[in-house]
Amino acid sequence: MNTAQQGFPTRGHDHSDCLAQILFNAESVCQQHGVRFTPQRRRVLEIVAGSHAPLGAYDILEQMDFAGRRSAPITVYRALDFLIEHGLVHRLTSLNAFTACMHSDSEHIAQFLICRGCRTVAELKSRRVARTIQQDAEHAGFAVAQQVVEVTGTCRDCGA
Amino acid sequence: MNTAQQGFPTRGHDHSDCLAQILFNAESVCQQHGVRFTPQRRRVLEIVAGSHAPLGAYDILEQMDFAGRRSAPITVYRALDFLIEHGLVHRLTSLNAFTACMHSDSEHIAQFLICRGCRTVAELKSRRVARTIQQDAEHAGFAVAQQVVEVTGTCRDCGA
DNA sequence: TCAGAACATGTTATAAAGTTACATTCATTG
DNA sequence: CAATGAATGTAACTTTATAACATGTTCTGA
Repeated sequence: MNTAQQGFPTRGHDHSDCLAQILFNAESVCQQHGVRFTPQRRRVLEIVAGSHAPLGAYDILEQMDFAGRRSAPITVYRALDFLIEHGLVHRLTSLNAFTACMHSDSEHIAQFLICRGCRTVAELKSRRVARTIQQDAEHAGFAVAQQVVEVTGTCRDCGA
Repeated sequence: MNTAQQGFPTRGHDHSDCLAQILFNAESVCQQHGVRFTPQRRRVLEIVAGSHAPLGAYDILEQMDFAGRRSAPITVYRALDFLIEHGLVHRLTSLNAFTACMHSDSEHIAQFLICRGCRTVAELKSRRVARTIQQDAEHAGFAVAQQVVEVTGTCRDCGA
C-alpha cells in the first residue's frame, strides 16, 4: 500500500505504483462482479488514474484520440458510468469531474478533499463523518441513500 | 419561526409564510451588507423560494417570462451569483440546481437533505457534521475552506 | 447639479457538460 | 452456428453555464 492510499498523497510520490495498483484492483473487481473489463474501460480508467487531479469527461476524451480520430463523448460517459457503478471511479459533482478510486478494494465511502492549489483530490474516508451524517439525517426523519461530501481547501504541501 | 426552518418541512405547511420570511431576511441582509436588492434579484429569489424543490437556472428563466419576452440565461445566473454570495440562495452541485436559504438570518452551514420522492430539499444544519469534517480534514493536513454536503434519500412523508 | 465612477442590466454568441436514438459489432452460450 | 445480450459506433441534440461588449442606472463628491 503506497502513500496515495492513506490521506493526501505526498508531492512527488511514485504514481506508477498507484496506477498499477488501481488497474490490478479493477481486474479483480470486474472478475468478482462477473463483468467485462474491456479495452475501452481500461483505457478510460488508465487516463483517469494517470492524474491525481480530477479530469473532466472532455479532458479524458482528448486523451483518447487515436490515429487522428476522436471518439464521441458518449463513449467516455459510457465507460465512466460503468467504472462508477463498480466503484472504480468517483464523480466529483462540485467540479463536474472524475477521479479514480484509490480504495476500491475496501469499503467505499465517497468523501473528498479537493486542493485549490494543486487541484489534487484525496479521499477523506472518515467513518466518523459518514456515521454522524447518517445519525443526524435519521434524527430529522430522513433515510439516507447516498452521501456526497466534497471539501475544498488547501493541502499540506500547498498551504506551506 | 415556521416549520421550514427546523428540519424537513412538513407536507402542506403554509409556504407563503416561508416566502415572506425569506424576502424579509433578504431585505435586511442586503441592507446590512450595503448592497442593492434590485427588482431582478428579488424576482429570482421569489421564484426560487416559491418552490421547496430545487430549480434549475433554466426553470427560473422560464418563470421570468414577461409579456412574451424571455431574458437571457446570464440574467438569471447573475442574480443567482449575487444571491449565493450573500447567502440567500444555495447551489446544489449534485443537481445543478438552486434553492432558497431558509436560515439566512443565522450562521450558515450548507448541508442538504434531498428527497428522491418529492424532490424537496431541507437543510441539515448540523454543527456536529461540520465539526467532524473539519477535524478529520485537519488531521489529514488539509485546511478546509468550503464544505459541500449533499445527502440523497427519502424524507419521512415519502418513506412511509 | 452634474460629471464620472461603480454598479447593474441588455444583447449576442459561444463554450462546456451530458444525453437520445438508432445502427452495428462482438462475445457467449445453448 | 444461430440467437441473444452486451458493448461500441455514429450523429444529432439538449442542458447548463460563460464571454465579450454595449447600454443603462445609481451614487458620490466637487
